[in-house]
Amino acid sequence: MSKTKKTVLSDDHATALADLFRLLGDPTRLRIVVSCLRTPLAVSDIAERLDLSVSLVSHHLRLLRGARLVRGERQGKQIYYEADDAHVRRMVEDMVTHVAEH
Amino acid sequence: MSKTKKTVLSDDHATALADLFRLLGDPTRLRIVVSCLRTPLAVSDIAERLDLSVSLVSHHLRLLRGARLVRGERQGKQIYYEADDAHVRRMVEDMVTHVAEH
DNA sequence: TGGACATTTGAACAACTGTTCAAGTGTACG
DNA sequence: CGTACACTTGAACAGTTGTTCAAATGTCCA
Repeated sequence: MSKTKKTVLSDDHATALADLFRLLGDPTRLRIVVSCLRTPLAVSDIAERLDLSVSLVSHHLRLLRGARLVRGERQGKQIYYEADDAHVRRMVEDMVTHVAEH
Repeated sequence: MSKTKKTVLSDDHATALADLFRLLGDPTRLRIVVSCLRTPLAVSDIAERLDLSVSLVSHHLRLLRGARLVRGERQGKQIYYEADDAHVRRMVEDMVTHVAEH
């Protein structure tokens, strides 16, 4: 443990963190994440809610899945997506409410 | 106040928030922000610390300034940059430590 | 099986972004 | 003044990214 919090980023951590930020840095993708933050939602539901093509939503979900920001679970014909863990959920919610307050 | 926290993003808020995320979504830019998170740093100092050209750092700082993520103050020939407010500082620090713990 | 529904995938395209290099401002000091 | 230092700016380029469309995969049920 260092006595002074240095907040220095290793290159690896910098790129890892930047990857996260970049994924949330697209309005469409961000809205997709937020839309399934509290309740699991099927792909077509997300598409309808946000007025996007199913294909586009799926493309974005693949990226979000790759970064473990969301997780999908098949239920019959549909696949329900939700924020991957409590941490992601809180992290995004914090940022959202922060901007909302501003 | 709504009884149930809906966490629904208006389009405006979505784009505003996404803009923030996107700016932090580049490794170089993220390292620049982090480097002047606690202590004001001159452009050339940042460049040297991170092994980047002064020009590149300046370009990134312009974007960060535009989003009020950092603020610069002239002191003689040099301009010292630092995170714009306590909120930005805490927000970025939270994310950094979060990824560091993972 | 066959057809309807839900989602994924790949190719293709325009639009955007990070970086470099050279030239431009601004400030201090002899 | 003129030179040196600190920073900014603009043009240009390669590489990346979001979106669309059409075709493919997967799942259920009559």
